[in-house]
Amino acid sequence: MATGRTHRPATRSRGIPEATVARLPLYLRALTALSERSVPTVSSEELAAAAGVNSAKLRKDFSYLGSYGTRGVGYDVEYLVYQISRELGLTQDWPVVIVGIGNLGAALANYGGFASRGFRVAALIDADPAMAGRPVAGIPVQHTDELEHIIESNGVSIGVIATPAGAAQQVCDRLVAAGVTSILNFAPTVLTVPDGVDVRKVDLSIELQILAFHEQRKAGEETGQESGQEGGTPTAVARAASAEADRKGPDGDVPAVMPA
Amino acid sequence: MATGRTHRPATRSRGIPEATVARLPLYLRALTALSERSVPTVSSEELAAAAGVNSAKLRKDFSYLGSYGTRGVGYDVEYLVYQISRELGLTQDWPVVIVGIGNLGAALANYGGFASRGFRVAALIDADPAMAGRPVAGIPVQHTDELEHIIESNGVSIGVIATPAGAAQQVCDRLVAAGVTSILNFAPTVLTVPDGVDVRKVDLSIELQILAFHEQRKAGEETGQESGQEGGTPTAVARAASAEADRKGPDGDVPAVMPA
DNA sequence: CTTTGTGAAAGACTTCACAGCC
DNA sequence: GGCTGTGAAGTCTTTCACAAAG
Repeated sequence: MATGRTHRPATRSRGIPEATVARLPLYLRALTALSERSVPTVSSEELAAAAGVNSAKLRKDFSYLGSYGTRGVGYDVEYLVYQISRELGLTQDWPVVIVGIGNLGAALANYGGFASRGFRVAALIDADPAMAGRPVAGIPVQHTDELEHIIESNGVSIGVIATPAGAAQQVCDRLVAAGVTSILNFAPTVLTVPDGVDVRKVDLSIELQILAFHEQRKAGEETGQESGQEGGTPTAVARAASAEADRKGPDGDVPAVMPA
Repeated sequence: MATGRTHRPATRSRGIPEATVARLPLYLRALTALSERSVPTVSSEELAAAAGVNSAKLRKDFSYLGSYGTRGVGYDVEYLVYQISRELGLTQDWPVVIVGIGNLGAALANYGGFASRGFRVAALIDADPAMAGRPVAGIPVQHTDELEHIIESNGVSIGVIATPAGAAQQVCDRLVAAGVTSILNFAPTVLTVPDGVDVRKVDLSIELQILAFHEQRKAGEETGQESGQEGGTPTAVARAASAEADRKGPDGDVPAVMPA
């Protein structure tokens, strides 16, 4: 989905399905909670419930990692935590840079879950000279001019983009040129990257629209109305269609959360 | 994925695949940009490129909505904007409440894309009495005690949870009890909701872990090493495993962005 | 008797490739 | 000639259901 292409032609087997990879962090979180409560083992049924998936799926997922369970008993919590952590690459340190320290960037910098699990905020970068030097979450913000230098001297391979949409592609290009190969994009834009670079996006607006779709569907079902061709409300649509234009300032973008 | 269940047993046809629904907002964004530039028509090829998908997929997606294109020509931009907006339910106003006005909640409240496209921030809610009355993004924060009242009097059906993980389920329960049927969850927890309620989650930590997985894989490939059973670094893992425990304060949760 | 691990079946999504219409 | 719309093929994902292991 967000993964440009997994890798070259065909790597030797051991291919864990993308859908499974996306669930491993979920299992890991549930397992960590169990570990804290010193629970020694879990059944696929219990763990699945804690992670919000069904047990067959969980067992199939784990089968791609190997046979780490014991029939009739379940899985050893500590051991599974270890195996999943290793599989996800969390046994090493990942220095991360956050570019765009607006409301959202600051929120991300303060995010506790960031620091845990091997992710370390190596630097905060912003284009606003007024921000430079000011500490956010205890880390001094650095100017965009330093970007390449920071990436290279810290060996950063993961970058988080929290800039306005208008600046995202440009920032992305610089990150990639400097050596970043994985990007988490919060700006509402499609980023173009060369092969070999992974991009994942988080887009509030898209999530809300998906919810609205289902919400509308529920409402229609309730009153028994088929959402066929009822003519709609053109006026309302016209408003929606021009909404984007409205928030666009003279030079293309108005800051805000992701924006700004 | 995040959708508990789409609906009852089987609604009368017209079922747009979930994967397609998830891409409609993407197309809509690209189309809106074209509309602003007064581009009258687009081919599936051009629009697909702008949305970052391939053209066959886009055509198939549009085919679920109906036949809105013209062979040999392409799609009428304005008309498509209208049709997609209507399909997504963006022709009506969706009052939204944001619960948990920490760093992240404030960032969301300030998000411009929120206000556009029919979403309107009806209220900001926080459990901290000190926050009450203070305006964020021009909207005064209200205390959690008001939650039910706010939901009911504003007819809110979409709620955004940006509280610490520890408070999320409780807030969720109250939102649902008060009538909310769609939830966007930023807290790193699995929410349990009754049938008929949709939950979508946005989880920074999970996205980073997925990136780390691919990043690790790239590194291994590069040096030609098979990531088989190299023993790993148990020490590092032990650290990662207990990370969650470390950030947990005396009373269960420390504020920050999502966590807090 | 319990619970895993997994072939096989079912289902969802994507891509191909081309007939059909402009 | 150009481009959409779509069956059919291909791929990925989930679910079933049960043999095998403890």
